[in-house]
Amino acid sequence: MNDAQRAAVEHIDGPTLVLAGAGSGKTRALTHKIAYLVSRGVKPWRILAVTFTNKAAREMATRVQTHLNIPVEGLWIGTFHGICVRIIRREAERWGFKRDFTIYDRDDQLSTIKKAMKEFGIDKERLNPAHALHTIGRAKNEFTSPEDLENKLNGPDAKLKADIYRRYNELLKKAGAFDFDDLLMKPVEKFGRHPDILGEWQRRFDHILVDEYQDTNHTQYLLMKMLCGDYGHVTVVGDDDQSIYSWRGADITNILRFESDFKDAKTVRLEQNYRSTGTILRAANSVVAHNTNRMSKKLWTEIADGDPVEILECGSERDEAERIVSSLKNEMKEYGFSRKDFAILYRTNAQSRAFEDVLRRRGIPYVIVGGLRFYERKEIKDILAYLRLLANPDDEVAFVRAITTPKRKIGDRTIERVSQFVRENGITFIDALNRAGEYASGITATRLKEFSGILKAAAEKGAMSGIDAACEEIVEAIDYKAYLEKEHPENADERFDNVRELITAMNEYENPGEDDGLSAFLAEVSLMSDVDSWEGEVDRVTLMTLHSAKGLEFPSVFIVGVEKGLFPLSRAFDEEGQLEEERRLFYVGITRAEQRLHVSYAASRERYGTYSGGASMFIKEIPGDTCRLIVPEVHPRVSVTERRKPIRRTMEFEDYSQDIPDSDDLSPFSIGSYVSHPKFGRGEVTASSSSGGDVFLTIRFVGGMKKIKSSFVRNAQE
DNA sequence: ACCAGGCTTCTTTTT
DNA sequence: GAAGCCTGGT
Repeated sequence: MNDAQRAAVEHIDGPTLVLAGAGSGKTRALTHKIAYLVSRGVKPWRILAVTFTNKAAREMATRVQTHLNIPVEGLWIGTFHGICVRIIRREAERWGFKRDFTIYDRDDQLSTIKKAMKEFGIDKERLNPAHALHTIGRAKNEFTSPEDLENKLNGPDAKLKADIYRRYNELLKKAGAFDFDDLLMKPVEKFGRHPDILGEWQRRFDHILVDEYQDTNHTQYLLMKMLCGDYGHVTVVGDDDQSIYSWRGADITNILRFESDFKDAKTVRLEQNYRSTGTILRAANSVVAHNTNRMSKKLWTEIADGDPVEILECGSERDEAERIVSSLKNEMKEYGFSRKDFAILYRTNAQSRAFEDVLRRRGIPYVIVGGLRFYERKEIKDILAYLRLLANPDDEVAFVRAITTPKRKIGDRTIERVSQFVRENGITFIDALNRAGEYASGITATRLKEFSGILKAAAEKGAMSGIDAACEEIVEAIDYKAYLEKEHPENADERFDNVRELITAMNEYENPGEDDGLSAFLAEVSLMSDVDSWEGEVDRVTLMTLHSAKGLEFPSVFIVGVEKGLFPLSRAFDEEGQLEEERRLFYVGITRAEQRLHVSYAASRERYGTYSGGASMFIKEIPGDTCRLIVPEVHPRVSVTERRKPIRRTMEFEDYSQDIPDSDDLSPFSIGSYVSHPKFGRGEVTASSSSGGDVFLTIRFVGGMKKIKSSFVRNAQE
């Protein structure tokens, strides 16, 4: 360890802020610190370590163990959400929650909010449910109650939104469900109301460590502060330049004001990078230097310069995929890289498609991380609905899904009647099904009882032979295989394989003991992210979003689709600060690369039925002396056949020709060219950007760097 | 209760 | 452009 790392590790008597640049060994420092604490006599179960993903948690636990060379029992390590689930389970009784609560994912949330809106008679023309959900989620991340939200918004819809928020919460409560944000918010709320219980937890932890602190939201911040109490034995590690989750409530001010928040905080900067070549690091530093809102920090490395960043101009999305796969294959030969050494990173999940096609056609094994998560697949959610209902018979969303999948001739009216019966009698959905005779007649009652029979049989199976047996029972009873073949003949087999995989996962699931197996399994599965199950050791090319790539590193990285409109996304220009966040995301991507970095863009890309493309403004922020532009011999633009294909109507034809972007229209002054200015003299263009229709150039004059409107300078010869 | 076909929404990123 | 949602017909 270097001096700075050592300082961060050994400061254990007060708050520590570790400002850790990309690749500066922060995970290493954190792991060492935990080990150090244990070696100094701190009991492992009195240490709480918060990581950003479950995978990181697992890795850290393993590394601490290897480091100490003894088993470390009882360490509290996990994501904020995971830790909160544990806390809620333990305090369920005293806080008035049921232990077998359900965790609602986005789909479940959406159907709940739609129900709430329907009750208020608001149609979705007036208020988009997704937007309402966003507002509520945001509020919960900022620890804002419906009442506070109403005051805060004070627009025409303030009352309406607050009402929906309130009702939405009631519906969750009735269903015995928490959404992701509740997992964080409820503990903070309850701790605030029960100082005695909070005291117990404060005394429980001697030291708290938080990784990726720049991406914590206000509610997480409050929780952390509460648990620290007055002792302030806390270590936070983060990098303001890598804050990329503001859209999900991450509050960068948490890290910016740590020093004023915690008295006598010791700040340690880790600025030596052990990951990337000098050139890549220089490119990264220059790019992020375009941001104004940041703490001062300058990364350096002892690693040699290495190869220039390759900037690849491509014709179309397809062309981009082809070229990149070719250059990837080429690099395997030339540098001796294997498949697992490569990552293809993109801004949006939809971009994976073209690469998938090409990789598959050329027979190169790959893995896509993200996009549709395993547990979000329809077939998995269908089966899980039954299990959720068993674990928590108040879960309305699960009830509706289970009873309608597969179709069993029970319609909306009947479902509404069951719900009403549940409400009126304060009973569970399962109880209501068993008493079907009291509100439904004849054939309908028989059908309802049939459904409840399936659940009962599964519950008995589960009690006897485990959750996987219960699951199997359900799949058989509803003849899910037949259902898949009928509904999805094109990929029924694949889907059924997923169901089998689910059963296997249940079979392998080891119940940590204190919890009921089924609800513990369901909770874990809900909090699982896609990187969690990504195995970097398998020899495959990895494809993922830039967001998912945070914290990872690869010998060779391709950042693709660095185009106008796509990265930065055009909507980043709408809101203050969003552009800088996109730039940080680019910075995160660049700093994933150890040896080779490639950045590519297409001159024209079909998106959303229309066309966009051309080099992103970010391309010009990569200094000329760190990169090499690779333009295809035959300028690709768009070939004739490609132009024809999407055209159906004459109208579109006319529009289309105008849509072809000029890939180098940002400025007549290219990076690296020389210009002269009447006052500052001759200088080299190092970057250009545009805002408000004007093009600004960053120019290196003899006297220093200046940012100047392009109309004030003229071309100069070298 | 279910289906077909038209219409709108969508792609930002995720625990 | 595709997927999902809604509507009106059966």
